[in-house]
Amino acid sequence: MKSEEKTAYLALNTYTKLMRAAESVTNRVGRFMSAANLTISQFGVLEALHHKGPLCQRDIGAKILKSTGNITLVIDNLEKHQLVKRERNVDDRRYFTVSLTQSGSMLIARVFADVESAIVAEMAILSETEQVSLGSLCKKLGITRVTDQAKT
Amino acid sequence: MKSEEKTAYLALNTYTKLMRAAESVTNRVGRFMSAANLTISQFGVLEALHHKGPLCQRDIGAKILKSTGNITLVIDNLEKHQLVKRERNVDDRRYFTVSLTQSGSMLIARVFADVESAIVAEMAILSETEQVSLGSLCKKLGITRVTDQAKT
DNA sequence: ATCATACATCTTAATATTAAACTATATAAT
DNA sequence: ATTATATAGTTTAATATTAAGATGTATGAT
Repeated sequence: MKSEEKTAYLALNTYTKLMRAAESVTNRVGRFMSAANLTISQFGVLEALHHKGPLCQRDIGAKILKSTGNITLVIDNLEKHQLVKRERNVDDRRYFTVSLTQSGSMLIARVFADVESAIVAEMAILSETEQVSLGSLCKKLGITRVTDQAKT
Repeated sequence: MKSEEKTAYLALNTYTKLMRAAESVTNRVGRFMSAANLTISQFGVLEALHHKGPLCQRDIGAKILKSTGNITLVIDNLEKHQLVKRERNVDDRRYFTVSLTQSGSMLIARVFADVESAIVAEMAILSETEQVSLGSLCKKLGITRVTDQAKT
């Protein structure tokens, strides 16, 4: 095998394993969200509000890396289930301030705890040293590259 | 900080980096699919047919880890664009054999080459040793666990 | 004050995704 | 042969996702 072929083979192989790991872990952790009838995005929104307090939709979108159109819909659905509420900002009427309702707050506290233990359980397959090593390798791949589209 | 807290902190941190790396790489590589007007799933189907030859829908679903209902739709859309064709199996009429059309075949050959170089470019951020290390750590997380649902 | 520009959100159209129910076909047990 | 069961694929309903365009609001330049 030529040297470029070996390079390509290793790269594809590593890529596949990375994707499978992410997918696999997401699936297992995601069950605790499904069990509470939450989608991953809904969980993401609730978790952002849980940890940062009330936010406008744009900030929520920036946090969970989704488009504003999508956030509108996800918040619509959370609002239907009375887990969050929208309040028009008085100073700047373009904004909505989105915040957790009491039942939303109680739900995310419980589900977040479950998800957190699921993540800890997943990672327990790796030693501390291995986790640190995985984290630093992933960090190199995760950084924003020149080729990335500008995010406002 | 107590020991369990440190464990949880490390686990959550590693999890986040893993997810961001996967998402980040997927986004950048995915641009070459978008450029050819293919979604990730459509690319997955075409790639499976490209490398394995004609397959029935169930096997395609197993390969790209999607539900049969989803495959029906993705193949519908690929068929509309005349990139694949369905043929009812004569021996067992429950099956369709899905295969690439000539234009589908030409398209996937070109796009796969682009995607492959994009992946190689992504991974070039890591040394060979680092890629091997990342691969083996990811492999541990990617394996099917007892908690996984049975996949027929 | 008026106008241009920027910004937050919403809407629409197209595609994806799953779960669950359903149809058609095949096979195994009796 | 009849019946039960398994399997491949489709359909439906609900949610997600983006891109692109529309609406309403704010702000800076003149």
